[in-house]
Amino acid sequence: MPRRYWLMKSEPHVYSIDDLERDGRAEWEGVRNYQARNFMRDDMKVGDGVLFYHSNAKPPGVAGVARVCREAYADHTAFDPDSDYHDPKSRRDEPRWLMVDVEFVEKFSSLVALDTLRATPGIEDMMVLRRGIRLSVQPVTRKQFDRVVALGRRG
DNA sequence: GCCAACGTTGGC
DNA sequence: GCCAACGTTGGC
Repeated sequence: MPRRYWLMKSEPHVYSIDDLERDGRAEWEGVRNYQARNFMRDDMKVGDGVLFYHSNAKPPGVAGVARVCREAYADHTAFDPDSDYHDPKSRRDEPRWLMVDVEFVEKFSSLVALDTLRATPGIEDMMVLRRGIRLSVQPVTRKQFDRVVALGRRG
């Protein structure tokens, strides 16, 4: 089974590639969308490659690479009434939301901006380029992954 | 800060 | 199980 590739969004003012570099690894907390959760639950494996995308940023774009280092388990922030991600419908005996852990791999020498992604031939099918798709966890192909990494290192 | 496009919720 | 209302996402 070949490893898979993903794009995961984070708002850099909440958690950035620099934070991940400092921490080494992180819990990917706060995913509250069923489709995104299902990707994590059903398809994400240790070793999968992750494009770390900065959303709600100026400019938005892929900032670096991470790797899945723990497969899906209960997102405990859902149980915490003080958390922004609290969801009373998720119970410890029946967790509704899951997270994975990711580890830092590299920060790009230059951010691959959304505009650059749009202008790059061969990756037109990336979900992040499709209008109206807001999924915070998206599959990408190996070709898309490799091309974005090449752009990021080129900087 | 705006707002279009979505996803979820809840009344019926 | 429909669908209007509401909340969220995320680029701009």
